[in-house]
Amino acid sequence: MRPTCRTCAIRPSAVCRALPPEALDQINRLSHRKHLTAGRTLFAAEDGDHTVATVLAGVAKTSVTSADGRTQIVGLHFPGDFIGRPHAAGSANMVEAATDMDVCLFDKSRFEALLREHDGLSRLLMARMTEDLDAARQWMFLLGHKSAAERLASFIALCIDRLEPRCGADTEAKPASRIDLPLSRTEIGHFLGLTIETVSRVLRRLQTAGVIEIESGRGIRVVDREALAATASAATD
Amino acid sequence: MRPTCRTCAIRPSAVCRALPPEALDQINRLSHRKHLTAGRTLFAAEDGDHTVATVLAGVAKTSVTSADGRTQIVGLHFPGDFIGRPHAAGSANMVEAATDMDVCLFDKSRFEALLREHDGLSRLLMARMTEDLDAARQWMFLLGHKSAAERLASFIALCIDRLEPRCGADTEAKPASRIDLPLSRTEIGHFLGLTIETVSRVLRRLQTAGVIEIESGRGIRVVDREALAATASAATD
DNA sequence: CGGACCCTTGATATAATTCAAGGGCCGTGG
DNA sequence: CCACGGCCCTTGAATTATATCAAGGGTCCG
Repeated sequence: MRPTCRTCAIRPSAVCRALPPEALDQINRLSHRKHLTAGRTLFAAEDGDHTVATVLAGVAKTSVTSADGRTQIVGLHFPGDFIGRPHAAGSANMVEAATDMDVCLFDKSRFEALLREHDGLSRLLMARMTEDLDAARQWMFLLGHKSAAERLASFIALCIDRLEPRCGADTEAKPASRIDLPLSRTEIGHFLGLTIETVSRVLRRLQTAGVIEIESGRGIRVVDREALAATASAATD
Repeated sequence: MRPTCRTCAIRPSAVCRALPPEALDQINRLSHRKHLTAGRTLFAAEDGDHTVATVLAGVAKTSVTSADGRTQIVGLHFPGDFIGRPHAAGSANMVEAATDMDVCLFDKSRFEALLREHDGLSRLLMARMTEDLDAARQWMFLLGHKSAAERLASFIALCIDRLEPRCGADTEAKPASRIDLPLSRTEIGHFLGLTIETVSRVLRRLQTAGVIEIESGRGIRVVDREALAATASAATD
């Protein structure tokens, strides 16, 4: 059975949750799901950008690249996140799948029509955009002032926060949590404004310090949550 | 005579331009102008944040400060810019007047009502927020990858772009343009992720290189626009 | 088996910070 | 009027975190 908006697992955390139940069939007709393998581009720079999307599973990255080839990842998009620029022109930035992922796509102009029709959706989207801006500004602090160790710790904390499987309404202590980092070492460097070598070294140092445990490749286990938060420190507020 | 929305000089560049002429009297009643001296806080962190604003004159700054006192300026707000978080909760960030300035204030909930009433305003605001996000991301590239000289050049180019008095529809070559930088050396450092000493040194180096001329204090004259743009280089796209 | 790709580790270089001191400007008060 | 302190900016010397350069190791896949 094809998945539908009615049965959509991430709807509660997506902007679609602002739509009334009556509208679900409508948006179900307007949207379609798509699977993307890691590395595939979702929106290209220069693209007409006639689409907006919600992340269903996996992680996407938005990056800025300069003429001389330097790259900065300026945003990660986790499940539930909205990607797109309604009522705005396309940008020079590129959005790509960082991992294998599933997305739910809408035609941009149809989505804009939805925004006009459903005031709640418009309001929620505006709130989301404000959050995105806050996140970008938080990252500006990281890039402007944090040490390499603080950057890595912040990154891992972010990933844990967004990717760790939530055990229902479990607010309890979670002793040791493991995730797969959604980015390669090179990409982590591009996200944190560091070189791949520094990323590798600092990750090792965090392991030696007993904060994390590095499994082969992208797997990571947080041994000491408090130490991680303390290392990330400096204004996550 | 009190200035009114009808005669407002920056309206063409503010979000208010999306409102139909019939609504001008209405928003005139809803808004009020205020003068702020440099350093005054516009929105405090922790504040209830019941206000939104348009910058009429002068420059405001938004900054993130960590527990240990490190500060990052994460956004500048020039004349015509909108400041505020409609349909979103207040943030931990602080917005202050960087220079003496005039703002036009709206009660947040009344402004939200305006958004609901006037679809065009809502759309324009969304476009503005997207631009703000783009600008923040552009700055993330700067903070992550640019050298001190590139950062200073980018900053000066930004200020020139937003503050230089436009001579009507003059697209002609402008040989040498001068402005007052809206930030002190310390603040420039906080905006660019550099120390005050580095800012001072690199500014001097740019002068020696014949790119700019530093007048006493904040005054600056761009001697070689091309060289400035070239130094700022790296992805302003 | 070979090669590509990614990651790690070490040695060296360097840009920017930190530490330290001095200069200019301005308003206050003698 | 001049002296004084405060504030901000500049400049120099020493330090350091991170980048760069260079090499080697693991794993996957054809």
